[in-house]
Amino acid sequence: MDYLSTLNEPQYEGVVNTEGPAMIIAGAGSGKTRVLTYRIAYLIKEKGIDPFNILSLTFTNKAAREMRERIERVVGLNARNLWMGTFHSVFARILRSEADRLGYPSNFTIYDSDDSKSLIKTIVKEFGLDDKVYKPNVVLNRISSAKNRLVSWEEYLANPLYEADDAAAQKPEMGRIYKAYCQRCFKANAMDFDDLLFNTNVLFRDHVDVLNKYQHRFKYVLVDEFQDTNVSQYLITKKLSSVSQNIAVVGDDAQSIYAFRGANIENILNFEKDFPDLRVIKLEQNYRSTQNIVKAANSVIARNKGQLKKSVWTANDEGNRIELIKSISDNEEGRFVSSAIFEQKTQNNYQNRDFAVLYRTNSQSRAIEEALRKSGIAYKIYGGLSFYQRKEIKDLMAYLRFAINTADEQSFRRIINLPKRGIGTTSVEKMVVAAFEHDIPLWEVLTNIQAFLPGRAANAVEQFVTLVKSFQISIETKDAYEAASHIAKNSGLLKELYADKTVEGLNRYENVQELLNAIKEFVDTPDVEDKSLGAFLQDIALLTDADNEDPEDTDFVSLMTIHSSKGLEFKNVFVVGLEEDLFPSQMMMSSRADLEEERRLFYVAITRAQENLYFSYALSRYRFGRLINCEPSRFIEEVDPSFIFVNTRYGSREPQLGRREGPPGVTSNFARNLMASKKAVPKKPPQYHKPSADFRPSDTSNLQEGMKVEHPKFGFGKVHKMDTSGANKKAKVIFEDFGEKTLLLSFAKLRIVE
DNA sequence: TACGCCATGTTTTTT
DNA sequence: ACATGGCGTA
Repeated sequence: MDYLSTLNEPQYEGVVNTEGPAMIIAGAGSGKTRVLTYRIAYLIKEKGIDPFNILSLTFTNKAAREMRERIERVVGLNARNLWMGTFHSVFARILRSEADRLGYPSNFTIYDSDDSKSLIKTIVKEFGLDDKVYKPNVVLNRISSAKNRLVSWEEYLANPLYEADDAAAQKPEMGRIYKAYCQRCFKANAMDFDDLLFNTNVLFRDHVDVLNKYQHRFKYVLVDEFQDTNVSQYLITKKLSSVSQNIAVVGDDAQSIYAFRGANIENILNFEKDFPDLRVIKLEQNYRSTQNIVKAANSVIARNKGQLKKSVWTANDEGNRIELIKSISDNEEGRFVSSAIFEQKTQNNYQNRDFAVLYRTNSQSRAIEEALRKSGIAYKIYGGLSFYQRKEIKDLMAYLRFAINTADEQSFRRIINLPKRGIGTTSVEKMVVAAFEHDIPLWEVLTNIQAFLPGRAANAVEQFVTLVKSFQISIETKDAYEAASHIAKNSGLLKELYADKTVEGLNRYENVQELLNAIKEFVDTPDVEDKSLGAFLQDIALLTDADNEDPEDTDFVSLMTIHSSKGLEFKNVFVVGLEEDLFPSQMMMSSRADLEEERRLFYVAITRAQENLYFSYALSRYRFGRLINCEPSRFIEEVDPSFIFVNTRYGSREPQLGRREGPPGVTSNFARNLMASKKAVPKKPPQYHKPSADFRPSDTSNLQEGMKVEHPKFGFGKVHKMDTSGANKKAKVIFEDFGEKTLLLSFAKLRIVE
């Protein structure tokens, strides 16, 4: 019981009241993770609950892992059997074991957002739509938000409200794309991130026996970061605990920063309605930060209208004021940060790990990184381009994925001509289309290729099929590591990378080796029972970059976005890039007009700091390679000025727009002349034709000489000659403005005018 | 079909 | 600055 003696009163309440629904509203730094972990420990130790019956949901793998460690410290290895993980990973696991109920195989693939985007891109292309109007990002967001509100494509198409919405947004085909996207995913035996939640809802809705099973199993449900759950997630947890009523949610409405992902503060209000016996506990004492930091944070968040009543306070020392630094450029900002870190380290005995640099967008890491590297300070960048998003890794993963799930269209497209085997886009399209037209699996087309694609490419496809079949055999007979190395070697990927002796090529080769190492590690982990490649892929699909821990060298400065800093704390925190339009983000303001969420983000950034906090902004910054002028963020003025100390040591010079920093030396003159000479060659901007708004490509299979056509870029022209000699039909068209062009009919979008 | 040149767009955050 | 994609050429 000794671990309980360290708790204050509301924390204690939160730990020991394990029965019935509970909502713990926890201010920043009030020890919410501690309450959550002790609550679980209490359930196991004092209440004798089997860890097997406890489900604990978090938002990141990192948070889950940390919590498991902390619980193990109190209850020992007994915590092994806890169901603890992110929403996505826990329900992916459940979906795999119940997949047949939904008509999926249990080895379904999980599409990451890159896969989703490229699938959308091909659909848009196939529909003959303009991908400038139907941008993959925008379309995916729309689909994602529909799924997060549990609107299926059937409901979407049936509801005139969505139709009107899309028509107003000049995107009338959205419903059709949504439908095609879902059908393609299903046919590929794939689920995207949102499907994992959506389909869990479907599973529990349509299969009461399954729901009962898990309701019985999870007698206690705990949810961390409740303010960031979306409707889909909320309904799952609500259903699971509707029998036992033992649900505890922990969150802070002031730290809700994932509305763009469908997070819904209304969940907090709904929760009170759905569970009338709710016990509400407020944790308001902050143990993390100095008084100055807590008060400054309060002065910021007080500007938001829609917050729950809560007053965070601290008994800590007053502490230093927030230092505000203005720099002339992003590079100087980086230099300031690194010298301030250096000064603090030498004067006050801090280590690298006591510092974090937080920014709004990942791209801001570059300037900071450069400065830290120059001054020899160890650092680590979290997020950004993760290991698993690298091209070479995705390539090998695509081979592994395809061998296991031959319906996976995205992986297929990735590897069919990699390394080059003479199977071009045309052949790929034909194969995919054949699978759809005959309503058969893609694999069936591939194995009977002569029937669908007679000709030169067929041989290559047959070889590809033989290759994949041999991979499948090695996957069945060997463990994950041996199978993966076999595939890496025999696919020709390793060979191709090995041949590349550039620094980049070497790096990529090493990355592939690293992936293989990771697989080896997986195989060698004693806990893991299923050592097959399939098991590894399932394990890895939902893992992000947060996994790569370097145990030997742990003393580094942390660089990350504010989003990924949630839940963490550091003695010294730099919030950089406080410029209007960057933070608050222009994008966010114009698309969703949500200043309050940006402000909550600012609040999160401030409350990461324990002892010292720095704000920094630059008067000019590079964007798309161009220097732009910047205004200080409105957020700086929103902090009560009595908490701010303006540091005048830096930033006395004014920015020089349009040229790089530093005195114009030989190099920069040379560079400038080079630029000028390049500019001297006038680039004539091509005056492309603007296709009419209702431009739709026609079926060109019956195109005849003499027909008048419209091309989306070249405008109007007359078909001069048809060339049917080759494998691909071509048409020579004389355009009014561009002269004669030869167009491949399988590619070109042409509208037949008459 | 493969390769190289050039025009174009991109950056908000994450599972 | 950088990646992508279209188009022309071999």
